[in-house]
Amino acid sequence: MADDAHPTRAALLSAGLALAESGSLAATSVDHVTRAAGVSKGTFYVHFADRAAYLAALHRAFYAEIGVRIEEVLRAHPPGADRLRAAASTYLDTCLGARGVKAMLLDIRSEPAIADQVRGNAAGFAAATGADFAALGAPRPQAAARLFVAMVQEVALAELQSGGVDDDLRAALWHLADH
Amino acid sequence: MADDAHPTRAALLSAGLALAESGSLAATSVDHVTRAAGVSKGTFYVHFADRAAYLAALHRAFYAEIGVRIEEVLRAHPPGADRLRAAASTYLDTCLGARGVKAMLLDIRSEPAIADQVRGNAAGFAAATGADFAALGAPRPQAAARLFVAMVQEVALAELQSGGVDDDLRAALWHLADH
DNA sequence: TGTACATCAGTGAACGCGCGTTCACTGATGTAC
DNA sequence: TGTACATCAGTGAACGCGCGTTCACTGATGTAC
Repeated sequence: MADDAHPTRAALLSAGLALAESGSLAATSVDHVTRAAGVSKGTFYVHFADRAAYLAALHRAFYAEIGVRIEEVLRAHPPGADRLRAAASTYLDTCLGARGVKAMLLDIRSEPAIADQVRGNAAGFAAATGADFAALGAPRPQAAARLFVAMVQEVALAELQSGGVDDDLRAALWHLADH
Repeated sequence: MADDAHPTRAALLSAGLALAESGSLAATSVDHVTRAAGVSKGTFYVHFADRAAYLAALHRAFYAEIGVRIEEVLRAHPPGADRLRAAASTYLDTCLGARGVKAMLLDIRSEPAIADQVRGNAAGFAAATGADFAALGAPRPQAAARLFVAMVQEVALAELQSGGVDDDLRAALWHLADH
């Protein structure tokens, strides 16, 4: 990341995640973000072409950390039930400590400007876990993986609301996925 | 419904669903809706206290038909795999013929004003199908039902995009749900 | 039957507001000679 | 070492726009006497 080279850019993204954390994506207006970051409005457009580009960068920043961790898990295990569970747990645990989860999982999906990026991200997760469902002998591994990703995101949202690990939901998730 | 008693109110809701169909919820501004319904802006506030109340009514109108059909299915079968499948199929088939599916499934979830209503609706579906997972012997029927609803909504969105029944996804859905 | 009044859906101009975006400008830092 | 110029992040006032909402008003319909 070029955060060290562009601390102001990093500050704008960080302020956006903080604002999204307490409120919806609508709270991350250019006004609010720049005020929270302590810079003038014009500075925003020094670092981002427009608001859509900023939201895209926010989304990328959110998944950068999560993506790296999951790739580590994927490399560390052979495809199968254990890897599926480890990857999903990593995702959920990271979400519990992340800022702006609800905005990234829910609100940003209805932003037309970056809908493709969001869809592509989810499709990437599904592609990665397709191998696990294939190893489990699922007849349609790719379709199962897509539904699995939807379930994991639902658990992430539920845990965001309750504020902690939801053992019931996670157990139901493993039970549904793991025939 | 009081549509016959208040044709203008019905026209406003119908225009809103039509606008949501081609575009997002943002397209259902008071301006756009009233223009599409062929009434003046002031008329909007004769029938709805504010935009939030209108969105709530839109959401209720969308699920009114679907709810009745699903209740019929639930009454017609005993809890179990068959009923689960029949109810979900009814939901998905109705979505395929409905207007504004994406807005009702996706966009409206990030409207703070009616978040409770949306959550309550999904919780209602989950409660109804909890009995089916119990009959199937799932150890945590309520949690499984919640995840199942999330999967069904994911299939509805996928079918909206492709424009027709997605046999792969539906088959994967039955396979995941039906141990 | 005719007159007076009440009701109420509908009108449309006007409002204040916050939004995303622009732009002429500042000032610090780096480079050339 | 000193001077001139280029670069570029940052500034903040100003813009036009579309939004949700208000309100004094219209006109048709129903009711009372």
